Amino acid sequence: MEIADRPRREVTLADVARAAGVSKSTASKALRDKYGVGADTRTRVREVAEKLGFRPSAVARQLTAGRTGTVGILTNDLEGRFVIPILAGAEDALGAGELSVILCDARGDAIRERRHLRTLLERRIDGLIVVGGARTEPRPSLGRDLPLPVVYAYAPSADPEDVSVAADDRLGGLLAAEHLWSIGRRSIAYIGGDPTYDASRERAEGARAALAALGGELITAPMSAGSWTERWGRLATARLLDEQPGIDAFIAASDMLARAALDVLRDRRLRVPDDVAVMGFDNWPIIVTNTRPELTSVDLGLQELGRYAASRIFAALSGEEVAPGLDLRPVRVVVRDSTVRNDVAAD
Amino acid sequence: MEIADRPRREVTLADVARAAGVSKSTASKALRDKYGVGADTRTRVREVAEKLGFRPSAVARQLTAGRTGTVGILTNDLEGRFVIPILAGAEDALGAGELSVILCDARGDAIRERRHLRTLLERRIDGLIVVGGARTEPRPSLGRDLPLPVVYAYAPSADPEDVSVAADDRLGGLLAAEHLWSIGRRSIAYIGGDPTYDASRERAEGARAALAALGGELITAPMSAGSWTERWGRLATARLLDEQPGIDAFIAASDMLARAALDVLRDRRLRVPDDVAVMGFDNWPIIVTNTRPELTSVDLGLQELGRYAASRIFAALSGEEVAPGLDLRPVRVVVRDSTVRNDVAAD
DNA sequence: GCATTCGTCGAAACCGGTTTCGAACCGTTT
DNA sequence: AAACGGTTCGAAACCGGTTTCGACGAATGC
Repeated sequence: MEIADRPRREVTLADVARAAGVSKSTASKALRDKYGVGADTRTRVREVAEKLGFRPSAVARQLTAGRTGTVGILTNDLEGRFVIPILAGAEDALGAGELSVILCDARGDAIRERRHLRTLLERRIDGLIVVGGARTEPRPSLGRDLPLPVVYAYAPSADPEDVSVAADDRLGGLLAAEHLWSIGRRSIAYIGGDPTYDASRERAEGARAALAALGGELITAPMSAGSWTERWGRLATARLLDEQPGIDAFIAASDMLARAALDVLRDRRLRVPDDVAVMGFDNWPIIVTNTRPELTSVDLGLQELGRYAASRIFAALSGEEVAPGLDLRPVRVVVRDSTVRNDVAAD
Repeated sequence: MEIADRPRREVTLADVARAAGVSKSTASKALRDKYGVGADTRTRVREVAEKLGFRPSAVARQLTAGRTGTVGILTNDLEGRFVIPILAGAEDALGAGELSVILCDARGDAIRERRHLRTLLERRIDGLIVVGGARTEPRPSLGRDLPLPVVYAYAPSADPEDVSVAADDRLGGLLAAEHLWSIGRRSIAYIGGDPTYDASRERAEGARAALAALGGELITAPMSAGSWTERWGRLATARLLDEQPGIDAFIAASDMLARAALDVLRDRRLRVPDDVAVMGFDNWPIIVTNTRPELTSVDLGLQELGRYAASRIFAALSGEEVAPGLDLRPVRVVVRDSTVRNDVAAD
């Protein structure tokens, strides 16, 4: 029962060495461009390796190198909405192809998370990025005595001794409020998400602080209720419009909530951005480019976050002291038609 | 410059053996529950291993085993919308923890794809799942002479000699039409996506066939234009409503298109589902549970697809003949309020 | 001409496990 | 007492690379 007409065995370094008439050690040096091999033998070995289709086994190399060139990503992000950009960023941190990422989705199950963690450790990954986000933040620490560098990304660890990197939500709220103020809005309301999330509170805090500095005030609904669903977004928008007359701008804690606000405004025949400006958080392409009008949003820089997280890991591996605690990364406002009209055609 | 107070070196099998006063071979057998070790030595070795925190190196094991317990997933799915459920399914195929997945996102770049492929082969992954979808389908083959089992998932390979698994789009269209027919709709229109996608055409074909069998006919817009954006969805819906009076149901080729249809219907003060029923494709949680009303949709069974793809790989690895070609997997309709009213509260 | 240096190369050890095979030891049978 | 079967264990080879170190020949210096 063999797999038909496939080479029974991979080509090994010993095969190359034999075919080239040199020893394993010489072949190894020749291929890795090490000092100490003659130019002619080097080219000969190279040619033979090419002809034989030699693909060096990373597994064997890892055994001596001590490094695997692999980082693990442990997540509960079922949607993959946060984790994929972070993964892309981590790949970029080292040149592509230098680093592989093992992605483990614990799906909110603690047992599965432990099992994944064990497997990752046995595979001798060089570092671990923990991407929180699906549940309440911050996420519980995996513990301090792990034998590798661990970085918590997106949602910080509950343990301040851990290394965490996250988007600066407060700055996001601040920039959002400043943007709306700069286009002349003076009656700005905030639509929060699930109030147990730090992100929702921080974004409000940032906006509030920015407006206070400018001489304004942030209009908020009571924060006791709230969730990340559009249903809640519609409810909150309607309530704010009813109770606070004269609102001319909304900051929503997510793009989906902003979309809900747009829907309610449309139902009420209020024009966006003329009567009311709307902006969201996440800059999630699938949402922001599909709404009417397209949605101004705070981009959390997730790819940059992934790149930064990976760079923290490499720093720790090369012996640098990586300061524990939460490292907040900048965000930016992406302006679209829902705050500043710029389009030619509307539908 | 060492990382402070972390064990300089992982505990190795030799350490355990020495501490337990046995040889490496005995320790290995004791830990792996192999026949040929005394009961007392076995428990002693186990206890020592536990005390020392021994974690066997998967890298070393892979070297002799020839298997890595790793599959690669190569994708262009920037959103992670398809690939995450498929990844979860693949993990399920073998018990969790038995299998690790290296996820590589080529981001639509052919060079990056080649580089990722090379890295994956060097890492001696046991099999490869190629998840297409972001671009035009089917996707080009990676070639026939790869030294491992390859399965194309979601978007099939262009080469019929490759093994492909995909959701049965035609069946989806068929089931959708039957569902709408069963609730009394007789004037059913189809909103297609990008017409260069097989998926969009197949779904229409299935619906057309089902209606033909029932004595009906599928109303379609000219298929020359079209895309997966909501803008297109709104345009197509409006055009169909204008040109074809009496439409009482829409099948949209994606949930986002369906959402666009819902928006247009709401603008026109048409009630859903009373006046017009709407359903989509993908059963994408973030959409279907957030629309007004919640959206009936065809679930493509992506997780099952991932599980199936992985099982094909294991079958090939264990020597079974895996038939090449396209293997279509069943889909199912998930009924919500946009076709059959079931809710208590509306907003 | 001999000692020294340099560049090239190969034997062998090593990484951390698994597996094979033979030695040692036990108790039982004849 | 010798032969025998069965169990327990360890030495050594092995997987596929990398690295160290010593051997060797050629070129250089005196």
